[in-house]
Amino acid sequence: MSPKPIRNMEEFASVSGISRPTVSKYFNDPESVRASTKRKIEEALEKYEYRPNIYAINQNRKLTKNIGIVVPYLADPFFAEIARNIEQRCIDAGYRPTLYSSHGDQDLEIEILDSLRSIKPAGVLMAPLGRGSDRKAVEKFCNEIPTVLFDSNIQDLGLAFVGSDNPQFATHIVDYLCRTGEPPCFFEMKNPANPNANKRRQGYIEAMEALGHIPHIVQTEGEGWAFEEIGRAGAKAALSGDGFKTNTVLCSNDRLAIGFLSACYEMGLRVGRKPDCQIRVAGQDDHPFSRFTCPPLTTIAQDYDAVSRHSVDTLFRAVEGAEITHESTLFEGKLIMRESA
Amino acid sequence: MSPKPIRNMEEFASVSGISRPTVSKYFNDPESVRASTKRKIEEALEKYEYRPNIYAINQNRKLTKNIGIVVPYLADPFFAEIARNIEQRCIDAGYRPTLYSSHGDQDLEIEILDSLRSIKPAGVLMAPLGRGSDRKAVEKFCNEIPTVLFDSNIQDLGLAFVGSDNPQFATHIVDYLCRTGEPPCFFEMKNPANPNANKRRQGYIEAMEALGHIPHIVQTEGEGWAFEEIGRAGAKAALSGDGFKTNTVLCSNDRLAIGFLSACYEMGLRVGRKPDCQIRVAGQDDHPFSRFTCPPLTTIAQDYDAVSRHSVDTLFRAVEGAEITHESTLFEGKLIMRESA
DNA sequence: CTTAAAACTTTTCGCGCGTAAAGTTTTGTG
DNA sequence: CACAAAACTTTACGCGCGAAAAGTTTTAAG
Repeated sequence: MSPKPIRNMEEFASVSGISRPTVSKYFNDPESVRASTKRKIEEALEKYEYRPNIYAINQNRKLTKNIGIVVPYLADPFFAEIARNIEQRCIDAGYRPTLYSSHGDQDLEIEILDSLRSIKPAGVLMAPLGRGSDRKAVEKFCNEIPTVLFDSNIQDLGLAFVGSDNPQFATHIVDYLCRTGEPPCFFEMKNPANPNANKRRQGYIEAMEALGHIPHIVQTEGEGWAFEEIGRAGAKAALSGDGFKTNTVLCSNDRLAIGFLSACYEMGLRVGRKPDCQIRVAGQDDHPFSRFTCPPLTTIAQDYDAVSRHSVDTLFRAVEGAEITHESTLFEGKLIMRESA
Repeated sequence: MSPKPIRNMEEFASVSGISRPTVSKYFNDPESVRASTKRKIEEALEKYEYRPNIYAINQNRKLTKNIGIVVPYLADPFFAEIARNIEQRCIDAGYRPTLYSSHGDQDLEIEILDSLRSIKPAGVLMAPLGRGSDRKAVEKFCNEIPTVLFDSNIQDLGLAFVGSDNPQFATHIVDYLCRTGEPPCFFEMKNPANPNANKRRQGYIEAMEALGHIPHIVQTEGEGWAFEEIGRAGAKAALSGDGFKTNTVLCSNDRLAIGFLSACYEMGLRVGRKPDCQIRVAGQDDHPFSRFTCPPLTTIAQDYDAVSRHSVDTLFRAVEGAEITHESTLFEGKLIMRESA
């Protein structure tokens, strides 16, 4: 460690034997200076610890290197995982990501957009609340700052949308379930927060009709993001009555399915695809915990690696000047066969 | 909307009819100006949209209003929840929290500390990786920036530590398990990342001995933060051999227990406290998903509301000038009786 | 109405850096 | 070795605000 702490770039430039503007150039792009200059600076960097003041930098740059990442509900490990994935890609590309969660709350989502504006980000990757989003607020934001929406679309907003091909999800898993047993009923929330839910329902209906079956949909009340509890309560009510026409249930998402399994356990119903089981349950998403439910949950996996990669790529192309005219990219899901169905 | 956008505080001051220094004073503390002045500024604020440039602000203030929040693994909903809780408290206190996750990686934790330094935060709330932390790096950081550690302690570092009374956890749940059935064996990872695990083991041993039982500890291999899978694999191995001396297992934490339950299901073992069950399983933490396992997991709840509240309070007291000499505060857990034990 | 305290205005400086212009040195090419 | 291009240095300005000093107006209390 050196005895004298470096206070600013001026001082650092002098101890490294390079002029300040060149040092500044180095910090903006280390490759833009001569190799010998780079070496000198990096030697000084090892001896005297110095980092440019981020506030002074961003005050003068037209565009910061900040990237905002917004997810609707971070306590859902699915979003935590995708956020992590996106975060890492931003860092690798030399940007500074900052993570925000709306926690399922519209007011908070709006506040986050305000907060984002004040850090003047180069771009934003946003998974909106969906139905719970304030369209006008999001629209205004998208017009000011390059924004890629992912996971949940808001029609015509943002540079692009990247998500999953939900109708394909339903088709795929309905096919599987019909092939291996009774056709599935569909279990969902009555007023789903996420617009993907509607596409999944629609996909279910079409897939069932294509196979010559009559769709059966069971909807449960419940607001908010506590999907497991909503699923548990809804399943219990439906199972107590004669909610389901067949012995197979396709849940709109895995978290609902986790609640469903919990209800089945409470009611002493054996779940699975073995002969001695009374009901089959499937989910959609391949939630990180689905592997560990009892029985392990058969589901259809979102390709969240592809979603995050393509979201980030699209944003960076736009940030670097490409013209992007609201493209929409959907990735297919993969059937994950486990014990529950 | 107004036609002319406001470029800086100078312009905003002129349209609101107040001098710039007074406007600046207002933004630092709206209550520090005359009511009539406040009213004028707020009227202008509604008419012309303007927010002070955050970079210019922080360049000149000795202390920013930024607060860093660091958790070891955000994909664990437990940390997501506590992070959310802390985040909200910071916002309510007028600070700007930024959330970081180490994702179980030491290098990343160090990078985060570097990143934090560059935003010159007023203070930091950090749940370290624990055994995986680089003590020197954390120590250096704590000496530069007011830091409160929570969840997982690193001896003698930071202004204060706030966490759970792990020995009490073990005592409490061991008492319960012994009272209601066979004394528990203890199931844990051989090299736990989190130092709390050691305290829990120790607490288990002491509680067992106090009740006149011989402690039995089963350790499973496994590195990293994929606790469920480690628990599942370890449980399967132990259950296949004659790992457990009694029919009751206390897991070091809920995520391990979730994996344990999964292994029991695979092996056809009925878990619970009913007469027809073969094994009882309990966890520790009251993880958000424990309510939905099959059977629902008996566990001991961390008082994370108290932990987050006290962490934030302690930090703010320090930031506002209080002398804090490495206090350590531990909160008790509450037994959550469910079906599994 | 008086008067001191409180709140304001005006003026000025400086933070640490990006950026641009003009002049100087280094580099690579034939 | 000549010479242009590339990279550097020096100098200077400005970003938007915090902060401090000095003078002026408003407020509240007697």
